[in-house]
Amino acid sequence: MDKGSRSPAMTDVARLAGVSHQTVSRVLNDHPNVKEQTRIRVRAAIAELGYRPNRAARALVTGRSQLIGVVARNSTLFGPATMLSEFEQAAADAGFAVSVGSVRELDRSSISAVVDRHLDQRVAGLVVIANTASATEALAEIPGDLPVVFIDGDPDSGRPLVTVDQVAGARAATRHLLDAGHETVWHVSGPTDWFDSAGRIQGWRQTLEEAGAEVPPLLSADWSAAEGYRTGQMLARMPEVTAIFTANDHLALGILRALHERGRRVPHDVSVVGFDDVPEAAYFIPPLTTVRQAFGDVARAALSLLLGQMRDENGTANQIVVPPQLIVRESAPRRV
Amino acid sequence: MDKGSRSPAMTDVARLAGVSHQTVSRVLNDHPNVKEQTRIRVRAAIAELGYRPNRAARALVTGRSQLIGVVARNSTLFGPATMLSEFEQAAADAGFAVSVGSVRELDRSSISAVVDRHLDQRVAGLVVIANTASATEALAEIPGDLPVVFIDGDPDSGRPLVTVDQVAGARAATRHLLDAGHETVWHVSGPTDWFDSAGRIQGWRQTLEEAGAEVPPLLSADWSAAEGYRTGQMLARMPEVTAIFTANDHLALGILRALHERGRRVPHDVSVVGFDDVPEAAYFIPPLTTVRQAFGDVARAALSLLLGQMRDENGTANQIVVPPQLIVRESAPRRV
DNA sequence: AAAGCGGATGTTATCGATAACATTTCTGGA
DNA sequence: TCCAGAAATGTTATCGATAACATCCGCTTT
Repeated sequence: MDKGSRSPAMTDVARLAGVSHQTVSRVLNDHPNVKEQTRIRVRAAIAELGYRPNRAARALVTGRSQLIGVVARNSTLFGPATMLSEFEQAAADAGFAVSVGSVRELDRSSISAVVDRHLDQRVAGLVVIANTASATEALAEIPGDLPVVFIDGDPDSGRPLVTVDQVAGARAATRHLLDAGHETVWHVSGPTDWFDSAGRIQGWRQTLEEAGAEVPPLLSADWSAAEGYRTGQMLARMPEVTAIFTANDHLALGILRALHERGRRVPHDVSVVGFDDVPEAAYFIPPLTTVRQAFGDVARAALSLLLGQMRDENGTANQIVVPPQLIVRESAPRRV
Repeated sequence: MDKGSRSPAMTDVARLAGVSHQTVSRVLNDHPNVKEQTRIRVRAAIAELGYRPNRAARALVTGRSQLIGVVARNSTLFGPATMLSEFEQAAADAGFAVSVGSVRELDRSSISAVVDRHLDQRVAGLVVIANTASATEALAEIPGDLPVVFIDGDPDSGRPLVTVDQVAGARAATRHLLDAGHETVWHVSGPTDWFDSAGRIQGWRQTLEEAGAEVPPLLSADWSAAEGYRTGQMLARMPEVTAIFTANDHLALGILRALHERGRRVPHDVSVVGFDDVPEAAYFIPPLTTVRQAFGDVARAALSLLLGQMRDENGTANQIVVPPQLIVRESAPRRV
C-alpha cells in the first residue's frame, strides 16, 4: 500500500480520519475516553493507509521500547539455545521484540558490555540466562528500575527467577538407579560454578545420603561429549561402578562410548542416566534414560514474570520453579 | 556515575565541553571538520558523564536503527542455532544489535508477520535464514531499499546470499566412500524442500554418475535421529548396502543405532558419513566421519555483505560460498 | 436557566538525536 | 593588507510519537 515516498505517520491517519493525531494515539493505546464511532473511523483509516506506529518515536518520548533484551552465553548448548528460541516465540506473541546479546564468557566485564548495549537500546526489560555465579555479579550493572528476570540463576539471590528444579531432577535420577538395585550411584557433574551443576550435585548427594548409600567421589567435567568420554574411560575400568548419573546427555554419550569400547555393556553391567533429553537421546546406543527439562515452560514463565514487573511497579520478587520429568529408556531400566 | 535522575543527553555533554550539541554529534559520528583539541575536550566530557547516545532518538531522525533483524525458523537444530549465535557476535563487534524473529514454519504468512515486526523496529538490514523455497517467496514482503542477505537460500535467486557449498560437501563425502572401495553409496537426505538437502542430493548423485556407479533410490527423511533410526532399520536388512551418506549427523546417529541393533558392524560391514560435525559427533559409536560446515565464516560473510549493502546504495548482488571440510573418523575410514 | 461536571477532543511542549543552513574563524595567495 | 575560500562551529528545523494541559460539548442538578 505504501506506494508513496515514506510510510504514513500518525498525522496522516489523523487527517484521513478527520481527527487530531492525539486521538489516533488514544485509539492506539486503548484509552477509555474515545467515542466508539471515532474509534472505528480511526481504525479504518489505519487499515486503509497500512499505518504502523514508529517505535523509535514512541521509545524516544516514553524512554522505553517494546524490546526485551536477552543476555546469554554464546552457546550452542541445547539448553540455552532452546530457551532463547522458546522465549522469542512467547515474547512475539505478547508484542515484544527480542534483542539477543550473547557473550563468550559470563565474566563481569563481558556481561557489563552486553548489558550496556541493551541499555543503549532502552530495552523495556532484561532476561539474563545466568548459569554461573559470575553472571549474578553483573547485577550491579543493571539499573534498579529496569525489570529483570533471571533464568537458571542463583536461587538465593531473592531476585525474580525462573528455573528448573535441578535438585528434584537429580533426586529422581538417583532414586531411579537406587530403586533398580544399585548399591550406589556415581555422578559426573558439569562445571561446578554452574548453578545447574550445583543443584544436580546436591540432589544426587542428598538422595544417596538419605538412602544410606556410600557417596562416591564427585567427578566434574565440562558439558562436552569429549570430557564424558575421558571420564568414562576411567569409570569403565572400575568394576564397582554399576550406575552413573551424568549432568547432561552429551556427557552421557561420551561415557556410553567409553563403556562400549571397554566391553562394558549398558545397562547389563552399567546403567547410565543423563539430563536434558535432547531430541536424539532416544537414539543413543542404547537409548538414554534422562531427565527432561521443560524449557518452553521456563521461557513462558520468565516472560510472564517480566511482564508482571513491567506492569506493577511493586515488583514482589517472585520465583518460579518448573518441575523436570524422568524419561525412562533402556540405558537405565526399572529393573536390571 | 549517573546519580542524577536521568541519563545525560547530548546537550549535557555540550555544556560541559563548552561547545554546541551539534559539535558533540560531529565528534560522535567522526565528521572530519572538528579541531583535534575540541574533539579531545568533547571525548573527555563524554567519558566524565558516562554519556551514551540515545539510539531511539537517532533512529527517529535518521529513519534507521543500529539494529539488524534476523529471520529464522524456530529451531534448535545445530546449524541454525550456531549460525544465530555466531552472527550476533559478529554484529556486536560491528556495533549492531540483533533482533531475532523466529517462526514456527517458513510459510509465507509467518514470515510476513516476522518481517513486519522487524520493519516496525526500523531495522537497518535483514538476514534471512531461508532453508526452504517457501521462505524465498517472502521476498515480496521486503521493501526493495532495505539491505537483505540470505543464508542458505536459493542460489539462483540472484540475491545476496551466503551459503556453504553443499554440493562440494556431498561430493567429498561420496567420493570418500567410493575411494574406500564401496561399489555405490546410499543417501538418506533431509526434507527435499530444503536447499541444503537439494545440494547434498545433487552432489551425491553427480559423484556416483561420474564414477559410473549405480545410483540407489533416494531415501528422504526429516532431520531427526528418529527418522534416521527408522530408515536405518530398513537399510540394515539389506546386505548390499555397505556405504551410507546421511544429510546430517543426527540422522547418522539413528542409523548407527539401527545398524548396531541388527548386528551390522560399522565400519566393517557398513560405512557411514554424516554432515554438520556437531560437537559430539566424535563420540558416537563409532566416531562419525562427517562434513564440517564453517558456520562462523558464513555468519561473518553474511554480515560483511550486509554492511556492504548498507554503505553503497548500488548493492551488486553478491554471493559468497563457503567451502566445507571432510572430517574422517572411524565410521568411514579411508580403507575398510 | 445557570452552574457544574465529566467525557471527548484538540493544542502545544517534549523526548534526543541528525540535517540543513548560517555564521565565525582560520588560512594562503594576490 | 586584504580577501576568497575552506575549515570549524553554532542555530534552527525536524523526525513521530506521548504527556500535559486546554477546550468544547452535552447532561444533570438545583
